[in-house]
Amino acid sequence: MAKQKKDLSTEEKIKEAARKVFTSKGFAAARTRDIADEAGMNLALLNYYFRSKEKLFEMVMIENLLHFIGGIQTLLYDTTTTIDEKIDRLTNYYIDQIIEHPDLPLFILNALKSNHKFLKEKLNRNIMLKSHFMQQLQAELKKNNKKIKPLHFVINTFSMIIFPFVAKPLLMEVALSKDAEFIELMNERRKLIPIWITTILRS
Amino acid sequence: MAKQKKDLSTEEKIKEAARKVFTSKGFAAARTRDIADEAGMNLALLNYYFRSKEKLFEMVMIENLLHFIGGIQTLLYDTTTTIDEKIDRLTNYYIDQIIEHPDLPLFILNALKSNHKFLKEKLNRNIMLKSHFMQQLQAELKKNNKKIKPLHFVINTFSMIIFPFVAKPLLMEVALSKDAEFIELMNERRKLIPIWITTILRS
DNA sequence: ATATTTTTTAATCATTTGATTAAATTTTGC
DNA sequence: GCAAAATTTAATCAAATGATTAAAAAATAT
Repeated sequence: MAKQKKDLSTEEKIKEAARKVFTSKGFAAARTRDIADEAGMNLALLNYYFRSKEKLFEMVMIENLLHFIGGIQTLLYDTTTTIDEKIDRLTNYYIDQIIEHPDLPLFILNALKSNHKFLKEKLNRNIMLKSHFMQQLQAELKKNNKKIKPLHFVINTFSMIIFPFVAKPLLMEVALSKDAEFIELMNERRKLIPIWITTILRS
Repeated sequence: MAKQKKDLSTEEKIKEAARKVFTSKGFAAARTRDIADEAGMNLALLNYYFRSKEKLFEMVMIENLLHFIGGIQTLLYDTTTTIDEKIDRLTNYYIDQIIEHPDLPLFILNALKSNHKFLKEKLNRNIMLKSHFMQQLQAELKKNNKKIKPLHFVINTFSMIIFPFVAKPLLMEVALSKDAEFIELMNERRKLIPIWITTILRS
């Protein structure tokens, strides 16, 4: 049985090609032939290794999603960091990640919207609500006598980090001209977002 | 020449059906037959009134985009309102709009990303940069001795308004359970977002 | 070495899908 | 009313696309 080395070559090549094509074009616009070409191999191989376009997408989707939420878990459950440190690390971590994988956020938002069943199982509602970060938020709000749901601040943080990336094509049309300007803007936000979040949390 | 009444019935029905199908499924996933069915008419009619799927999409896209940015123009160029009033109106206006057309933001973000040529022409970079709102932001930042680009605050405002909507499927999985909860959350944000924005602008 | 299993390819299917055509029906101008 | 123009329909096309098949090639075990 030649079962060991394929994991490292052909199957892996297909997965990489599929990730690239699906993530940049989405499920419907992606052609299985695009993926085969991208992987530099025969179309039939895709159906040999994965059973169908759907299965292939499912695999890419799950890996993308786990990659995306995987980063949060470690950060938000760290009981040794202050709330300010968590916001700071979260901001820098995600700006790093999305600069490296710029298509990921829109891909995930689209996939979640189109409701591919298997996704729901991968998402655990406790991951957010039961996190140490959420407890710290709650405590901080109580201390400051604020009657605002802590969830708002989680939303605000992710909004300010992620939205500029998904709205990048719009920003490039109405306000920026070069790619470097956008990166510069996001690098400014690394420092600004933590300040803004902690300010509205306490003021 | 029977050219007048079609504007009010058949063509309009096709446009409405196309808007509905394209906006909810995107270009690639939408079938021209879906649109014909949705409009309750023969497929050939679509190609009689519009020349192709692309042309039909182009039309929907332009109307969606103009509708979306149309609202800004009036608000941001109003020289009779203060900066605080503008933020307040902008927030309420867009939360109203997106509650009414929940698929619009993701549709527009996707369309802009996939770079349908004709879109660029519709976007005027002055609309944002030369607006009265931008001037007021600039003045306010100068008054407070802040060296931050005013664009950051425009991004923050739109981020906090729009992002929760596009991330709604995720929110529903990890933090909320009923649709009403989401609406409640967004209604809370109507008051909160203006406070947050003005706070970080001045603190 | 050779038989067996695994991997890869080329050719082809069946379906879907955007588009067209030619004829039927309806509307309009006179 | 009727001829011309506009609208609508049914039938069909051609290309694209996801998937399969059968055979070839390569790898592996004994």
